[in-house]
Amino acid sequence: MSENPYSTAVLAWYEDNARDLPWRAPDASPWAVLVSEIMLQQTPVVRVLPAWHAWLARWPTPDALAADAAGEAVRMWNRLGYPRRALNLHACAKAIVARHGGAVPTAHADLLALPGVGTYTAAAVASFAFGQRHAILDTNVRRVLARAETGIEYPPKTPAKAETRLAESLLPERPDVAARWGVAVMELGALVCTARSPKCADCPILDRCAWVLAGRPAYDGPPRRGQTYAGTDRQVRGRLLAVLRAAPGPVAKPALDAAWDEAVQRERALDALVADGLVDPLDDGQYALPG
DNA sequence: GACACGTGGAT
DNA sequence: TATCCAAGTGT
Repeated sequence: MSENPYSTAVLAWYEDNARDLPWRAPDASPWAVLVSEIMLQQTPVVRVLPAWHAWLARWPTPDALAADAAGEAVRMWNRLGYPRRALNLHACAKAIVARHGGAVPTAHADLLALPGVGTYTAAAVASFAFGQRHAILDTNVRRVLARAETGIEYPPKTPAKAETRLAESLLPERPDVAARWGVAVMELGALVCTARSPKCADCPILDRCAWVLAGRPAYDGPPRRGQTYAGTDRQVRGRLLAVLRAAPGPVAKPALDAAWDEAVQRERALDALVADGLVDPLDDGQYALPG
């Protein structure tokens, strides 16, 4: 069963410490898993939980969502962030109905072809929903491998080929074990091997961690620049979309103008929202969430 | 490959 | 208060 130096310890740790997340329940549908993965992109679990429950209560299947307007998805998305994910999920539902008879596809390539589904999400759904053998390489796993294998505190900003090869080399042979391994390493990164203040005392592979064995050297790579948010187009887009979400129907231009003082930036943000399909300019000059 | 893309809790 | 960070993707 120990197919890589860590698997036995990590799998045993997961057995005892895994969070009881609803999308991990045995009866969670592939659609429920896909919805969770899209929502979890760059978004903490605690904020996804209520949104996920509400979403699936309203749209328990791809057919249900595909039958509704895209704007309803954007409205339901509320303040989860990166609202184009709501559009992506709606487009996923449409594509799943059109191309796959309403069932979430099982093939990695078919998953990858869905809007908003990239390398990570396709692997995650194939693995977690369908028990297939795929390398899972999200921010948690990258951090665990950077520390345990490479001996550095943080992985490079953009994933390197070497990281993918490493993750694949550690993959257990049996698909069911590989799937379990993937979620277990992710959970280890989320709960123990955290970005700040890792709980090394609780780590099941502490005695094999290259970073710990090297004396936990401080990160010395290039500064990982954090993005300021106040005053950016992103903030303006958020303000504008919040006005649209709060309104029961189409909104007149002055209502949007009130959301941001600086006209040039406001118009640029609005144009971008329209270009992204998040806002629909009506013939009468009003604006609405997309039909 | 760098950058844009939301939001809010923790430190 | 400012910065960091959270199951990434598309361009």
